[in-house]
Amino acid sequence: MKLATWNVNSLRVRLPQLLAWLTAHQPDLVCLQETKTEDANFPRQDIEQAGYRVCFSGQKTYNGVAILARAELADVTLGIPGFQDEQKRVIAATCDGVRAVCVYVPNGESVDSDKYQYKLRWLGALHGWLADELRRYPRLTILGDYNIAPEERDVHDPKLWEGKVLFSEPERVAFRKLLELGFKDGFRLFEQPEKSFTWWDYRMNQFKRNMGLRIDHILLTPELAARAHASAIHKDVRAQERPSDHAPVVVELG
DNA sequence: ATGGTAGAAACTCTA
Repeated sequence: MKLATWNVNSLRVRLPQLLAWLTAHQPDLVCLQETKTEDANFPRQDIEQAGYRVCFSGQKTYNGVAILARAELADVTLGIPGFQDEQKRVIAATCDGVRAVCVYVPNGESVDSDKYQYKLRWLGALHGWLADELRRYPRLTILGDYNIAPEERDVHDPKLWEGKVLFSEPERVAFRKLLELGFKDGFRLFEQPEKSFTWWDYRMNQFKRNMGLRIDHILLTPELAARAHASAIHKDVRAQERPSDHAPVVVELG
């Protein structure tokens, strides 16, 4: 079972790239973030014609998440239960015995911003919810754009990024606390090239210079981690014409 | 210290 996550930064713009990528790699389950699409405008037909079921939770202009899967999607839930949030950032579904949670963690803007406080509160709510979900689902995976680079090796220039949003200590602590619930970082289960990143700012040729961060992750419960046999970042997708600023991340389970 | 780019929407906000 091939699992993937990709922040598409507008599903409308990226739809041709998404369809080509689905055809090329045949993932079984794909989580999308920043669809920036109201549900009424979601390109359901194009995706179903490509052989995927779909569930989604979107809004105009900002945010928006979706799950695509070759098999049936059951027990779809939206948002973090008990956490009031206008922003469409979470959708979860069960597929082939695997519970998948698609997350688009708030960016936070900067550490002195109200949005950063919202990000930390949001991560606290996610932690509380996942602690419960773990009791219900031994085969649980959390895929998405976490907007957090967990370690120094996940940042092209850790000195430059020290204390900055996406790499500040409170966010990294919040990420570690998710791992401490019992999750494994799917990408790091296997040997990987140095300077592996999933996001590069559009500005200043940062992709060409590989000035990126690894902020998109696939977390796995131990039972799923034991089934994993490969992981990769599809960096070539970020090199295409008119790309998203994120590359897809893939984990393959047996 | 600033601004660089992209997307959506609408002359600005978010990332």
